[in-house]
Amino acid sequence: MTTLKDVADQAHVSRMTVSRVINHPDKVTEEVKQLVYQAMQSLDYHPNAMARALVNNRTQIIKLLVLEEMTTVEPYYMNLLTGISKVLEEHQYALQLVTENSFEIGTCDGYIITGMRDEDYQWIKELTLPFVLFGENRYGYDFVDSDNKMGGQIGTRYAIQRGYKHLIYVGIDLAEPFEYSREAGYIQVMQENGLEPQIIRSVNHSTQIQNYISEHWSEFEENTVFISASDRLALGIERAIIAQKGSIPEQYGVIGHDSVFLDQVAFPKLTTIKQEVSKMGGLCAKMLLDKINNGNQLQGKCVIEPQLVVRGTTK
Amino acid sequence: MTTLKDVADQAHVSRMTVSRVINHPDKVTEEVKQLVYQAMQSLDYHPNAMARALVNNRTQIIKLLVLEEMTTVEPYYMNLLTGISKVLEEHQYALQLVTENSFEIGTCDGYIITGMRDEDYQWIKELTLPFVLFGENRYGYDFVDSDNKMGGQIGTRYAIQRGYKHLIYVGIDLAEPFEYSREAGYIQVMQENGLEPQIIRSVNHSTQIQNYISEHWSEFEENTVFISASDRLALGIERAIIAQKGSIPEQYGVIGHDSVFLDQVAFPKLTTIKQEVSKMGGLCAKMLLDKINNGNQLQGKCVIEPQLVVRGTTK
DNA sequence: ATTTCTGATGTTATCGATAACAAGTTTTAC
DNA sequence: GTAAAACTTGTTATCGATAACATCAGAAAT
Repeated sequence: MTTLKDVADQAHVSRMTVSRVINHPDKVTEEVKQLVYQAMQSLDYHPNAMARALVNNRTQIIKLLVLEEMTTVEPYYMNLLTGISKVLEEHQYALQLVTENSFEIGTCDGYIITGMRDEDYQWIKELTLPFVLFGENRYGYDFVDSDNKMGGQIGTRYAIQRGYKHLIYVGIDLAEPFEYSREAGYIQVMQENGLEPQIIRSVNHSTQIQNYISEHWSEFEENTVFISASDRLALGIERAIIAQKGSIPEQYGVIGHDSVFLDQVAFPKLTTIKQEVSKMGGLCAKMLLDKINNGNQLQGKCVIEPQLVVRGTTK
Repeated sequence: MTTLKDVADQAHVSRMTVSRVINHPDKVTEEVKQLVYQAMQSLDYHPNAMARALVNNRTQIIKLLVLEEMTTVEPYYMNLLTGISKVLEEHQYALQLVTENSFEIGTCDGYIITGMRDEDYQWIKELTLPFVLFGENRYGYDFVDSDNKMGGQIGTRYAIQRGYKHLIYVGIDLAEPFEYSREAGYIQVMQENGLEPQIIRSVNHSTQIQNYISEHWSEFEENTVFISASDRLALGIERAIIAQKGSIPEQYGVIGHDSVFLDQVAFPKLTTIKQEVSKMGGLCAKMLLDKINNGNQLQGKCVIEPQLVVRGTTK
C-alpha cells in the first residue's frame, strides 16, 4: 500500500503538502501541485479512508434504516440500495442496513431513512446525526422522492388520451403523503377534463384488490381503466379482469405505479409509472454526504420526474 | 466519546492493559480484568472501530459482488442483504454493494460473491482477499447455499404423497450446479418410487413458461403436478393452468422454489420450497469473517435445509 | 532600507488503538 | 538460597492522515 509518505518522498515535499494538495488545493502552488499529482499517479496512490476517518472523527459509515417490514414490501429496495451504494462507494463510504430485527442506532455518520410512518416522526426529531428521508413528508425534513403528484397526472392524462371513458383510481389504504399526492394528481387531471373522480382504496395486496374487483365486477362498465397506486394492486386488478373475462386492453385498462419487478412478472406486462429508484437512492446518498460535510445544513427536497412506460395493459 | 484512555484512568491501569483485556483477556489477572470491565461498563465504552482498523490494516468493509443483472433476478437479494448486514454490524463491519454498473474491486477486507456463472471462475481465482460464494459450486471454493438436492426431493416426495400421478419437473435452462442439484433430487425420488422422470427446461421468465405450457396443454393429463425450480416459473405455470381452465389444486398442482415474495403475490399462493435466504446471508458473513480472522483458511461448505411451505397450489 | 504582512511549506502533536519490547514481580527448580 | 523461567504490567513506537503552529521567503508598506 502506498501511503502519503511515499508520495511526499517521490515529490520531494513534506507529507503535509501532499495532504494539502488533496484537501486544500488552493493553498498550494500550481507547480508543487503538479509534482504531487504526478507522484500520486505514478504510485497509484489512494488515501487510506480509515486513517482519515480516525483523525476527522468519522466512521465512513452510513446507516440505511428500513422501518417497514421488508417481506410485505415492494421489491424496489434492492434498486434503492444499488443507487445508494454506488454513490457512497465513490466517496469511500460504506453502508449498514438496519431493519426491524437489528434495530441499533449505533456509530455512523448519518442515516438514510425509508418506510417512515406517521408515528416515526416522534423519534426522528431526536436524532442528532444528519439524516435524509426517502419518501416525501410534510414536516420539512430533507427528502428525496419521485414526483408523486405528477405520477398521478401522467397516468390519468394518458388514460384519457387513449380514449378510456371511465377512470377509476385504486389507491393504497394508507394515510401517507405519497398516496395523497398520487391521488391529488389523478383528481386534478380529472377535474381539468370535467370528469368525476372515482376512488377505491385497498391495502397493498394483490389478492385483496383482486377479490374486491371480482365481487364488484358488475359495477365496472366496459371502457374502464384502473389507475393504481402500485404495481402490486395493478397485478391483482389485472387478474380479476382476466378471471371475469374482461378483455385487456380493449375493454379494460390497467396502469400500475413503480415499475419494479412486478410489472415484468404480470401478464400482460403492466403499463406503469416508472420511478427511477436507483437514481433516487443515489440522490439520497449525495444529499446526505453534502449534509455531513456542511454542518448538517438543511438541504430541502429533491424530487425527480416519473415516466410512463407503456406495455400491454393499455390500448 | 469515551476512549481507551478514559477506561484506563478510571481503572488505574495503563491503556495497554485495557487493550489486553479486550483482545487477550487470558494475559491479564482476573482481578485487574474485573476492574477494567467495571470501568468499561460505567463509562459505556465501545472501542473505536476506525482506530482499530488503522492499526490492524483493516478496512472493516466487506464487498458484496452481485454478478448477475439485478433487474432480471428474483427479489431475494434484499433478504440476503439483511442477513449479511446483521452479522456484519455485530462485528463492526460495514457493507459495500458492488453491481455490474459499479464494478470496482477496491479496498476492503473480503468479498461475498453471488450470481456466479461458469465463466466467472476464471477471474475469481485471481482474488487475493478472502471470499465466500453464495451458491454452490464444484470448484472447491467455500460457499453457503441451501440444500438444493434436498429441495428437489422434498417437493417431489410431497407431490407423490398428495397423490399426484404425473410429476413433471420444470427447471431453469442454465448449466449451473444449483439447477442440477434440484433436478437430481427430483430424479432420485422418482426413481425410488419407480416413476419415470419428465423434465422441461425454460429460461427463468414467467411468461415464457406460461406460453409453453399453454401451447402444449394437451400433453398434460389431469392429476399432474409441476415441480418447478423457481417461484417465477411456478407463477407462469399457474397462470397457464388457469388460462386453460385446469383446476388448481385438484387436477393440477404447482410447487415453486425459493419462497421470496412471488409466492405471496401469486394467486392462489404458491406451495413452495422455502429457502431461508436471510439466514444464509448471515452464514456467508460469519464464514467470511472467520476466514478473515484466520488467515484465509478454507472453511468448506455450509448447507442449510430448505423447508416445504404448503399453500394453495397443491391438494 | 527597514519593518510588516502575506503566502507557501515544513514540524509537531494528535486521533484511538495495538504490537513489540522493557521492566518488575513472582514462581520454580536445583 | 539463588538463578532461571514465567508471568504481569507498563513504555514506546506505529498505523496513515490532518490541524495547529512554526518558519521562512518574498511582497507591500512606511
